[in-house]
Amino acid sequence: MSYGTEHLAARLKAAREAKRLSQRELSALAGVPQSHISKIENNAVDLRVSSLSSIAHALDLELMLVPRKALPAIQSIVRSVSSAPVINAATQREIDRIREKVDALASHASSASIDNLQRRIREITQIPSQLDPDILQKVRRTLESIESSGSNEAVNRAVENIRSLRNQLAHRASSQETPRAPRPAYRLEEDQDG
Amino acid sequence: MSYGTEHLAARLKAAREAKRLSQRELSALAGVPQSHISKIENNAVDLRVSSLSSIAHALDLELMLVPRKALPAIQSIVRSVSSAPVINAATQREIDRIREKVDALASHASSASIDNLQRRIREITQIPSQLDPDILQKVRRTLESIESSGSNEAVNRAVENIRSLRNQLAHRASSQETPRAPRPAYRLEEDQDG
DNA sequence: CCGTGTGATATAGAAAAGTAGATCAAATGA
DNA sequence: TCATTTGATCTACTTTTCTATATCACACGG
Repeated sequence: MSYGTEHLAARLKAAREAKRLSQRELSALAGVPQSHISKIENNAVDLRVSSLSSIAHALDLELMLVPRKALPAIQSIVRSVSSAPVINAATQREIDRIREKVDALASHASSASIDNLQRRIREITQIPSQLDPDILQKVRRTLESIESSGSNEAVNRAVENIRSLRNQLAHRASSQETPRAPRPAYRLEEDQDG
Repeated sequence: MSYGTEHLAARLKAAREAKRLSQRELSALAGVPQSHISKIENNAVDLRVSSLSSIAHALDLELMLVPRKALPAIQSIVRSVSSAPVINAATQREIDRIREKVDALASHASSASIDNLQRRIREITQIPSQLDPDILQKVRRTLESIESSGSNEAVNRAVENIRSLRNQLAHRASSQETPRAPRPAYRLEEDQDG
């Protein structure tokens, strides 16, 4: 099932997650069955332009045909426009350090647990709430303990760590705002996919 | 047959014409039947993303999902990148004046002949050859004679006029270059579509 | 006027998308 | 522990693309 359009599927999924919508919610917005959205995100269908378009619109995205040679410039613009929300410098720096650690860990020895960890980290950086640098520092320390011990146990502990943090943040965010108010687009994560 | 994707169809057609490819030639490049390309350009199908993608690639275009709020900036980039080829200032000015005339004519009284005229004008500005300002001036004079007389006869004479000019240019161009050498992308015309 | 190239159209059939709807295991929160 | 929500995955059915191929009217140049 390769249609040469894998990046589109990934892009849609990333955009949906950045908006913190479930597939069913997006389904309602776009008028497309949840089962179909699942297939689309997993690149299991060669979808029609109308489907792509309606889903994209529900995610505040626009389908465009751009000249090859304009690609770099455009990608740069997209990056700058859909970057992470206001966040203070210390927090951003802490996030960057964590990402480095995780990437290092991943390149050293890839495993399902580490993939999981990477996903969690990405999720966290997409949460609109202001992140507490102290908490992030704690996360980093956990990561560093993994580096020294190298045990899979430690990785799983870190994942658990981050997951509960994420849940806290998500909860805090949803209780502060209108249940499903459209939020601005946050980091779309395609710049650290590979 | 409205799929909310009319602009894509128009874009593909414009891109193909800017490259001076026939539907059959594009068909060969993209691996899609000419009959299908015709339907696509006429917005008679809700095509699949893989089809759109392969045709786009054959035309040096890339399919992208861009954030709504990045649209203006991106469109500006696209315009600047896919602008008309080197052409001297006098010629460009003459072309602009002709376009104005035709637009005025079109808004005054629309007819099939005038639509035809508009298309011809657009075609001419896409031809890679250097246009002779003198010839263009002659075209404008013809247009002005239409303005005063208002006869449909005159319009048709102008169309004939321009058509032969176009054929001359096309012929000159194709005899100068490798039969179907890939040419740089010229003006994509979507900025004066409506 | 005649041959060629153009885009639009038709036919028939194979392949796939798309629909509504149910179910499932896993994660989560209470 | 229990109910809910998540995404993935089925079924059965309809609709449509897409392909290959041929034909059409028309514009064009020789």
